[in-house]
Order: sequence, then structure tokens, then C-alpha cells
Amino acid sequence: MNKVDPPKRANLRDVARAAGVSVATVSRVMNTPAQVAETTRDRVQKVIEDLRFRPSAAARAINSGRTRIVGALTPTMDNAIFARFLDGLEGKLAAVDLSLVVSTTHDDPMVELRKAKELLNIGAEGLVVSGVTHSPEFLSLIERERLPIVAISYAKPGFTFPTVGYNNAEAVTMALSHLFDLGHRDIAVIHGLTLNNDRTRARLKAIAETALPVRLSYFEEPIDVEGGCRAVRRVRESNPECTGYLCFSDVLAMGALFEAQRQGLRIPDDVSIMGMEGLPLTEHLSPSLTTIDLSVYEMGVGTAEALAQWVNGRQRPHDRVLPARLIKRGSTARVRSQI
Amino acid sequence: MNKVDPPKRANLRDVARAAGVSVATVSRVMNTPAQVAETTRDRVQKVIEDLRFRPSAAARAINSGRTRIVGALTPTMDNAIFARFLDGLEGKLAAVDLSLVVSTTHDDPMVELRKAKELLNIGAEGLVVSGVTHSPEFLSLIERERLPIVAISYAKPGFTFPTVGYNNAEAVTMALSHLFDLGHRDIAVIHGLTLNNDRTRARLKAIAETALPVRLSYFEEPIDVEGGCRAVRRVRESNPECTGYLCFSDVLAMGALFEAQRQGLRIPDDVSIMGMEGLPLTEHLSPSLTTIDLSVYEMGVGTAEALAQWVNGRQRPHDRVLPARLIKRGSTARVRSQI
DNA sequence: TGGATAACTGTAACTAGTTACATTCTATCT
DNA sequence: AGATAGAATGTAACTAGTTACAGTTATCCA
Repeated sequence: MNKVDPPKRANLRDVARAAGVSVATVSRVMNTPAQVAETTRDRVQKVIEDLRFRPSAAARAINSGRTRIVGALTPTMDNAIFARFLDGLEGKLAAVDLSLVVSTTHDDPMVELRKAKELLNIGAEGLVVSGVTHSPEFLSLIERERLPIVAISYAKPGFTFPTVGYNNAEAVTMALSHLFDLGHRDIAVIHGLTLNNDRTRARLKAIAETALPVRLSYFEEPIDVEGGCRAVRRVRESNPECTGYLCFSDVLAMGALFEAQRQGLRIPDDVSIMGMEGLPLTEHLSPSLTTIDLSVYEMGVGTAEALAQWVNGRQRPHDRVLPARLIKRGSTARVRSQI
Repeated sequence: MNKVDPPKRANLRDVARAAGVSVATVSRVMNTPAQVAETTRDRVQKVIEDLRFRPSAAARAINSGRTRIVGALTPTMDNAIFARFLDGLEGKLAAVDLSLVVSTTHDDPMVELRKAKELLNIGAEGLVVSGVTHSPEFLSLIERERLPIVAISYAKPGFTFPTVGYNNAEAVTMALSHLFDLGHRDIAVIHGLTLNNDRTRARLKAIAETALPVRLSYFEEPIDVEGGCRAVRRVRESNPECTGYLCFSDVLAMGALFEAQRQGLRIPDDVSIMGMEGLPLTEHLSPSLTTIDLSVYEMGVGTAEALAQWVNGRQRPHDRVLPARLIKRGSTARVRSQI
């Protein structure tokens, strides 16, 4: 009785046996075909096809020491900004033959640590992380593994690991100045959660340290459209005289815009609203949204280049500071009635 | 002269030698610690820490035959719908100890084929793909590798591989009926590119086969806000009497809404606009967007469950049909002046 | 035709783990 | 005390590739 053998994948030895050659020859056919005589090569090739031979990724990795996998740890993917970043990252990584494993942390350092370990366990050769603040265990893990790693969204030349990002302080200062120049003196700052988010904290610090004579109030909300809506309701309640809404994210700004309009406010006649990030979408809102373009897609591409240089080229990349550009559009205007 | 040796990672043999035990014992300390005497275990554990030993993912994979990696081939990531899907997918996969490699195809079957091969080369144990239409080479690749694979966004029970998705025909029919019930008889269908996109084609087919007495016109645009804007301009030019705008995507609908408002149209008084997908964002627009909820996040979770069952449990999952639900909101209303 | 060289192919030792089986050691029971 | 069971550990053979080195042919030139 011949039992139905479980269809086992052919390996190098199987191919070698079937083709009547040694394993070395089969290996050469796959990697350096020029070194094999044409007749032999054809014969082996045929067996490879007949047996549906596909070399084991693991066995290759064990020899080369390379998996060609890198991991990205982001707070979430369900957010236009990270989605766009990851799109740029993946596109460029694929071009240099690296695969991208994504892993979300929800801004929890312990989750970040756990998921980083898992990425190492599957053989990630490099990592991308958000920001420069991480748990001590995470930092020591990276250090003792000497793992190529790039931090994003936070320009900090000279930091423990290379950074690819924008100057958060400069970006918000640019935004604040814009509103100030338009005559706004009472500004609501609408920002995401500060817990475990050093980008937001860096921005808040820069705002707090401004020398401009403005009255500032702060509203913290989760970064989603609903958060922006809620923030506006809170502003209207606590400080109705406020004329400028400075949002640290385009998503928050969209919510703010919608809610403000629902409340009967005319934008930009009654209040000015600013976003940050420069999502393509913001251009099409009515009114179009004034924002600070942080070239997020380019950050993805730049991060891929930097990481690839380190992982593929064994050479630690330099920091990259991305420009922050003010895009003046319809949602901001000069204050009408300056009392 | 002792040269500065390149810091080489410690392996099992190194640990065994340093701890004065055999490799088997070290292996046991890592995998079945209960089988090792406490004193030995502690000693080995200490050496493991001292030498910063971390087992090689590749070597483990070669033995277990498992990489715990699965791949997702999506057209893009820079799109709210796929971002949301991937977020759900990653979250659930992580919970069952699978890592997610993302790879974008830009709706090109040849890119899909190439990237699928690369995913197999890095050892992916399963795949997620969009839709049920793929190149013959892709299909034969999947078949001969007997690769666990789940197709999304397209419910098709009994298809070559399991599907996790919604009934596209039902979804658009639901949308069309809603507009019809409100009295709309001249409807513009605004949809994404049909090239290599069977979801869109399936929806168009269902629309074309409707028995409802309505006048339909079609406008194809890339799925982004700008596309929605452009579509509305085209509709206004070619068919200004049109009262209902049926968009196959919330993103297109958003563009349509913004552009229509810019053109001075009152929504829903002058025209009704419908989206599809049910992005959270659509609730906050002014007016809020009537849409067909396709539970995209749930599709991500469901896909993860199905794929995990196949990859981890060696058991082909059943098809899952996700509900399509009409969410009536402010952007659709009864036709005012029915001539 | 002999010798040098080049082209091709094979053997076996690597890569870094897991694990079946054998062996050693210890504890309990008669 | 001797038998026996059970725990702890070791040996060596696996997993599936790559590659250094050796060996075998074939070609070319004198």
C-alpha cells in the first residue's frame, strides 16, 4: 500500500539527484549560471521546473546572513500621514530589494519594545521608528544588536541614531508667525496626545517659548476628524473670542474646519484655521486649507534611502532635515475687526 | 598584533562552549526550559545574556519550516481605504504572531506577479491580494506553490481561493436604489479606473444591469480627491441636469462634494451625492455624506483571521461575505423639482 | 604529442539551529 | 544493596542552502 505522501517541496538535493549532477552545480545554475556548461544548465533548469523547485528563503538567509527585510514601527496606519509615509517608504525600499514589515505601536513604548523584538526575531535587518523618545530597554536593545535604525518625523542631527525628519519647532513657529502676521492675537492650539509623543511635545515647547505677544490656549485631542470637531466645540465654549486655530495636524484641521462651519463661523472671515503636514486633500477643501507642508512622502523615500544605505551598504547614513514650507491658502486671512 | 575582530554574533555553539554544556542543552534552555535542571538553566541563561545571544531567525525557520511572515499585495497604501484595511489586518495578525509585509502593485498585474515572487523569496507563508482577477502566471504560481492566499474586496464564494469581502453588486445596487427612491432619475456614476480593477468592473456591471428606469452617465477618474473634483466639472459640462452623483469611493465623493459646493450647488438641495466605503471621516463633512458602509476595518480583521487559520492551522478558511449597509446622511435628499 | 591553461563539475565542509536517540546520573523501592 | 524508573545531558544527524577546494576534462599552443 503506497500511502498518499504529503506533497513535500523539492530541495537542492532532490534536484541534483534527478538531474544527475551535484548540489554545487544546481546551486551554480541558480546563482552563477555562466559557470555551468550550457547542456548541463539546460538539463538542470528543466528539472528545476519539473520539480517546481524554489530555494528556501531560510536556507539562503542562513548562509548570506541577510533576510532583506526591514521593519517600520509606526503608531498607526489608519492615518493619512503614516499611510502616505509608508507608501513612499515601501516604494523606495522595493526598488532596492528590501521588503517592509509594518508594525503598529499605538504610541505605547512597551508595545514598541515587544514588536521591535518580534521584528528582530523574524530577522529584520533594520528598523524605522517614530520620534527619538523610546524606552530604555528599547534603546539598549538597539545598541547591543548594533541594529541599523532610522528615526522619523523629528530632525535631531547628532542623535543616537540617524534622523530623517523636519524641524518640529521651526514648523510650528512658521505657522504661528503666519497667524500673527495676519493680526491674530488670540490663538487656539489644537494638538494630538502628548503622552509618548515627542513630536507633539517639541512643537508645544516651541510654541510656549515664542516671543510673540499672543494669547495662547491649548486643546488636546486624539488625531482624527472627530478630535478636531471636539476641539472647536471646546474652544467656542471656553474662549469664543479666539480668531486663530492652529492645528498640529491636517486631520485635526479638517475636523476643526467642518465643525467651525457647522457652528456658523465663516472661514476665513470669522476665524482662520491652519493645518500641518500638507496632505493633498487639504487643497481641495472649501476653503482650501493653509498648512505647513512637511513633505511626508519625501520623508518616506528619504528614510528608505537612508536605511538601505545602512543595511545594504553597511554605511551609517547622515541625518536628513526635510524642509517645512508654509502653503498659504484660503483658510487663513487678516483679522477683520481688531478691537 | 591582534586585529580588531569584526564583532561577530554569538551562536548556539559559542554559548554551549562558554557554559560548558552541549548545544542541545542550550537549545532546551530556550525552548523547553522545564527539561533543564535549574542550576544548569541559570548558568546557561547567564551566558546567553553575557554574550548577547539571539537565535538566528533563519536557522529557526530552516528547521521549523515556518517564517511567520505573510504578505499583503494592495494597489497602494496612500489611500484611506487600504490604510484602514491594513491597520485592521496588522492588528489581528500581530495577535496571532504573524508579521505583515506590505507590497504595493499600483494595479499592475505584472508588478503584482513580480512582488508576489519576491514575497515568496523572503519566505512569506501566505498572501493577501485585492480582487479575484490576476495574471495567469500569478495564478499558476499560487497553485503550484499551494500557497495560502485570501482575496479581498470581492465576495465570490467558491472561487479558486477564499474571499473575504463584500458583494460589490449588492453594494452599488443599494446605493442606486437609494437615489432612485429619492426620485433621482438622472444619475452620474463616478468611479475609479477600470483597468485591472475587477471590483470597479463588477460594480459597473451591476449598475448597467439595473432594471430601474434611470438615465446613467459614467465618469472614470483616478481615486483621489482631485479625481472627484474633476468628475463633477465634467458632469456639470456634459449633463447639468443630473441630480444624483453616485461615487464608488468615499474619496471620490469627498472631491465631488467639495467641487459641487465650489460650483455653487447646494447639497443636498440641488444635487445628492453618495459615497461608498464608510470612512469615519465622511460623517463629519458638511453635509455629512450618505455612503455604503463596507466595514473595511472588519475586512482587515476577518482577512487576518482567515489567513491565520490557513497558515497557522493548516486549514483552508471559508469565504466571508461582509455586509454592505446604507448609511443615510445629509448629502442625499428627495429631488425638489421633478420636471 | 606533451604541457599549460581554462572550463567544468564534484566533495565535503561550512552556515545555525532542532531533535531523536543514547547515555549518564540520581532517587526510590524492594 | 541491587533493580529500576526517571530526570538530565550529550552525541550526532538532521533541516537546505553556499562555497572553498580538489579533481576531471577539454582546448590551445609549441
